[in-house]
Amino acid sequence: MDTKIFCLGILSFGDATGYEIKKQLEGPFRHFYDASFGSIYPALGKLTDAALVERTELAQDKRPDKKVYSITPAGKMALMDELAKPISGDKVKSDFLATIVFSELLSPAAIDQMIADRLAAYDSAITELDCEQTMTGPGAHFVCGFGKALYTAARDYLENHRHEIVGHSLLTKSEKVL
Amino acid sequence: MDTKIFCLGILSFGDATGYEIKKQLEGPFRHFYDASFGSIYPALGKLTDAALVERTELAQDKRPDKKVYSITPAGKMALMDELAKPISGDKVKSDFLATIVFSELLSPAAIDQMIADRLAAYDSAITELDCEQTMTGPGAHFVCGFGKALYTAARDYLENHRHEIVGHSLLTKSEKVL
DNA sequence: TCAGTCTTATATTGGATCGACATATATCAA
DNA sequence: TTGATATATGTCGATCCAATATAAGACTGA
Repeated sequence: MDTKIFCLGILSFGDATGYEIKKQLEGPFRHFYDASFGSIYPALGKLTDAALVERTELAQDKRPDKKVYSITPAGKMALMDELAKPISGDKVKSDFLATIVFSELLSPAAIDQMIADRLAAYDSAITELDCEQTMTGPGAHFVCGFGKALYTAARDYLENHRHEIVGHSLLTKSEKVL
Repeated sequence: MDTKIFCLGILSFGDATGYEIKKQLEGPFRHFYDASFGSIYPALGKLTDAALVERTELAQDKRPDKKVYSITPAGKMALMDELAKPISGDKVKSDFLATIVFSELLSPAAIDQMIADRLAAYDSAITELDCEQTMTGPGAHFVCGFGKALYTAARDYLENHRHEIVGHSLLTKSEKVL
């Protein structure tokens, strides 16, 4: 799903500006989807060119002008077509797990710090995703619970298996590796 | 962690060609990290220019020529410096969860199919990650177990909460939404 | 009060990256 | 014999991220 389709999806819930679409992605959703201004604004431009959304310029008092986008009937059809297609697998890029694979090159203290940081990050993510009540729509509700379950499982696994990655540092065995 | 650092990490385990680095990313690791030829080959070129790796051309019988890369002492230092830096959070892009958020626009049959596909994908991922024995190094061992725990939690949550997302289709309430 | 930061809002740019394709040869199966 | 798979390197267009630019009001603490 590229940024164009994602924007169409957000606009299917109601009109929004590019800025507001980006705001949505700073809440709990950012844990499973993200997009930057550098992809949102061009996407909205292309959608407008293709008549899948309509742009209404709105001059505001004491605020920069807004450009409010609304989905068109053609846009809703394009969105539904796209959603019905087979879904590609999740794309994950975890610097944490990659670092663990290479963790023999880290000092035991650095590994401990990394694990502590990660456990704290899981805790704050779990807290942030504890938001099923405030989310609008059954889909968003499900997604928050799903995220919470995953982060909880990750937290538990890391706590119970952290001993497997400490104590293997090559740096403890010889001071110089080079 | 960009592709250059990732390649340095793989090369810290031993010499490899670009093709072999890519091969590593088609096994269990692809679930948490990926890179294409379009980023691996340019990365190896830049690493060579920076003298962080060395290239040895190897003519082969009945096979295309190989370019075997080895990490240099400077490369190992650069890798260790990079690994010691604070780790950025995982980047996840889940078309599945995004589609669930927009699932009111899908037919109940399409939602059921999507869930069935996803459960099957989790099962095959869990099977593929059941490889702690064959993996070299404690880091890789940990990562496989971690992945298995996460996919198992995802599978369980989806099975136990799938009812929350079916039965909310707007298409069942009125045949035409447009 | 006044500098500094935050928020709203749009947009661009450079570099990184993906996915698809191109090229070449060899093997193996239908 | 036709097509698929494997080895091996590489390029190209489109996309995308992170950072930066611009601009103006609101808040905040010294």
